[in-house]
Amino acid sequence: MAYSSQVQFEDHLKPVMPPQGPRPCEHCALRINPAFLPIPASELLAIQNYRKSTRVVEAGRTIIEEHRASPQLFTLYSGWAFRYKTLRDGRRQILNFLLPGDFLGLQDEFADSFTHGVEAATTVTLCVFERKDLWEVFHTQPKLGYDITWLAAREEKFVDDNLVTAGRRSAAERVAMLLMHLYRRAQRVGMEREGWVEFPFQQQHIADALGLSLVHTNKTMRSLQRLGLFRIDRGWLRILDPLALQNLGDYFDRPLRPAPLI
Amino acid sequence: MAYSSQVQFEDHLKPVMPPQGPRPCEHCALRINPAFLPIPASELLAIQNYRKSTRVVEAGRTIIEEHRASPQLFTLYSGWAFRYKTLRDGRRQILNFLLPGDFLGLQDEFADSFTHGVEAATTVTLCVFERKDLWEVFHTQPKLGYDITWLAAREEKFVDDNLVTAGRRSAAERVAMLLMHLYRRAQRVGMEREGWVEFPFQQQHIADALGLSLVHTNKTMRSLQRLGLFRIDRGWLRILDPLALQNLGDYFDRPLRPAPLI
DNA sequence: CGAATGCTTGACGGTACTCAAAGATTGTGG
DNA sequence: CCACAATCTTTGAGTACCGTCAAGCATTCG
Repeated sequence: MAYSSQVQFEDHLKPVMPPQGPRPCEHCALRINPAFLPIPASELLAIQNYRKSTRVVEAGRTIIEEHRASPQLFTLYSGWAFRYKTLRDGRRQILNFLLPGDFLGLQDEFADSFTHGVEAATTVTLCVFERKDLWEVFHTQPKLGYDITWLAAREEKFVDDNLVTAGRRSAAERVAMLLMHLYRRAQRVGMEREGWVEFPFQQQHIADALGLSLVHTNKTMRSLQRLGLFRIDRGWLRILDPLALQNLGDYFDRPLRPAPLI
Repeated sequence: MAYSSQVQFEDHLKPVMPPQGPRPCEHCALRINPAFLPIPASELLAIQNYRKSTRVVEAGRTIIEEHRASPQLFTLYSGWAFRYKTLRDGRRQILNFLLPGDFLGLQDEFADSFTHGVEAATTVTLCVFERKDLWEVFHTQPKLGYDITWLAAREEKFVDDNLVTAGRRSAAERVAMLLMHLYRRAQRVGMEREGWVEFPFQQQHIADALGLSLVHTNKTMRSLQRLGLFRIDRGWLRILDPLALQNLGDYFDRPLRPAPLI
């Protein structure tokens, strides 16, 4: 089969746990994925050198606690997670969703104080780095520093988009936007299986991400489902009418470029 | 007068234009401000080396056009600006506000495509850098790369906060939050004059930042003014009851740390 | 002084929120 | 394996917050 000029993001075996042993990054199953940029051997070794361990966090548990600076940084290796903030009276806003390859915890480095929390939506596996090594990474491996900035800037763009959604879109538009966005991102890292992607979120998550109430989120999603735009079945999402959802959400498929992987 | 242990952000002469001549950064009036971290001479020289020119943009004009990658990066030297996105039907969302010391245009470097626009709210002056030098900066001056990341992470935190505001706060809470936030940030960079800060925004700007309609923004602001919480007079803002506004907005004064200045 | 722009107010309607309770699904222990 | 609990989803009813429309007022500018 010939390669098309567009990078194809094909399905890949689900990488559940990072490889064990003394040289895990050299056998990283995530890095095989064309969603990620190739990397010179020297930088791969540097990453492997700074990578301290693997951590598993169960679905629903906290990866980074709100209001507490984490001494570690993470690369999400498998599973879904999300960043959030809560107000004192308990109102919660989900800031953005995290997929394999996303880099977690950077903001705390520069935080004046209060930051966000990060929670696992599925059971997740993480590659662990020490925050205290961060400056050394920038210093000795400027390319990795640049890559970290790349990932931070991309994350900011997601939050920008979510702010536009929460501030300026109607409930139906918000749902359309979010489903398309999450589907595309999951597809991109090879999490699609015959038109379905794992979708472990409850309606409460959707509501908290979109700035809607739970009840209204439910009614909006039901009505879009009745229109035949998508289906959610036992934790998996299928987009039935991508054009309708795109138009509704004013969301257009910008081909996502391969990203660096730390 | 003895220095207190807390950094004091005193008033400074309003720096309108960056110094001219062959060595402008060495006489930078902005850098005198304790809101910014001190910098070693070698790094200052590097910044001066990459700094290409000064640009002035009039109030209301565009600094960076939406949907077009800017070949330049900027440090805002004086004035107010803001980042925004618009939907196809014209709905606009302001993402965050920019004050002196903020670094503009970084996201475009890593953008898959569509990004934000940046508009001057007052007449602004900018220090101009070339985007194509960015990697060289990271490579030859890792500390500056780290500082750029610092600034990017801080900006993301502002957007995070704005998303919480748009998603989860009532109209009155949103207004309270925004006014406190802008006042504090302006105060921090020495823009306060006898309890007032320059506030060049129309109610349409506030509405676009908060995800509210113009009319409702007006009614909400009027009611908070009638309660005696703040005043806006000919483009200047005064906070009359900071405690009430803080409580209303669930906003707490986290002392803002000195930031790097590129 | 008139036009343009921005601010303010009232009236009205609709989107989205709250309250409440009934299904559906999942998990757990006997 | 079933029964029961717990959690999540769904629906209805009533309300409130906020959006839209419309028009008058204030300020600025040429």
